[in-house]
Amino acid sequence: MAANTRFAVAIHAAGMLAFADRIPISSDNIARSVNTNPVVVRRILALLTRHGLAQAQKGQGGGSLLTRTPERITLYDIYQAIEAGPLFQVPCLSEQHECAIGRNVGPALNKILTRAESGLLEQLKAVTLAEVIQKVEKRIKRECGAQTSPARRRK
Amino acid sequence: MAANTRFAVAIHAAGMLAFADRIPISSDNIARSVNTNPVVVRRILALLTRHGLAQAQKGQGGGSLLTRTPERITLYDIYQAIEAGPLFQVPCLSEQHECAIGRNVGPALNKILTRAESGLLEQLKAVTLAEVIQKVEKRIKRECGAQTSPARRRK
DNA sequence: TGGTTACGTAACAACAATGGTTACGTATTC
DNA sequence: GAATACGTAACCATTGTTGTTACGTAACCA
Repeated sequence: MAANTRFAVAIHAAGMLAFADRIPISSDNIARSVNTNPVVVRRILALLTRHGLAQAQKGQGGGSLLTRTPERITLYDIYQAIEAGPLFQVPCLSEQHECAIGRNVGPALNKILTRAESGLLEQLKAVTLAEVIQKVEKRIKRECGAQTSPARRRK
Repeated sequence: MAANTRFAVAIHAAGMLAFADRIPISSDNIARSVNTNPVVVRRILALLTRHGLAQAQKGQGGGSLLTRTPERITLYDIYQAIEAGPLFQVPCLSEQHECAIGRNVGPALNKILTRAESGLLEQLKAVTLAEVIQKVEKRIKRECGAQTSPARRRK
């Protein structure tokens, strides 16, 4: 692993919580599923908790729960909890910059890039956690089918 | 400066080339406008050149030119030239992973995240470089007006 | 021809973000 | 009281970005 996997891990974790449906899942459990370290998962779950998407219980049988039904959580909610700043940043120039273009590109670009980013956010708002786990469930069913019945596609 | 400013710098640079309209602009010139180092600009211009958006001329009076009119260059073209991989990455799990969810979340998420990213790309495709410099030009004109006439808004 | 300009890159330092790991205090359950 | 699990801090390794210096090469000009 190396890159921007935090968002994917967060969705994965939230998905598992949704799957479990009200029984707490430990960070250890999730970490094994994502194939990473429990602390990495806890760091991400802590963000979800801080943003009111999840809550944690300590002690034996403890773990994390979602605070809402997966139908009422969108990928946008998770994204906001995980990612801090704007996607793109405009280099900051003083307003007394000598170059007229340099002075004025910044604000104009900011507007444009913000709009572009909102294109992403709209897509994220359109997908609920419930839809994500539905897709995963379908995949699991297909996987089981593939094991018992003769392969249909793919070679 | 610190973060993801490469895309903004690339748009800024391409915008200046578009402004100049067929007369070459040096990396030094652009660097002064963006308030950064010429090498940083050359690195980014080299990417634009490699992707066929710009071309460079050495020697005195040299610099970079756009290869197309700004009406035929979108922010998507620039984005593709600058940013390499996908925005989000899904942690790679083996297909023999013990957890059924772990095995199947990856592919499902990949699809979903790719679609989300395409929301961003669509927005970028919708904006041409010509539109960007139009906005900047408007700002410059407004700036001049603000200097000569009494301030209207803002305090 | 020689000097100047400007690109294209390599090399290196500084810095931030991410991921992996160990460790520890605290709360909860049995 | 022992075991479990969270929430964090601390540290290291890795990676990506920015800023710089430096150097080879190409083009232009006098």
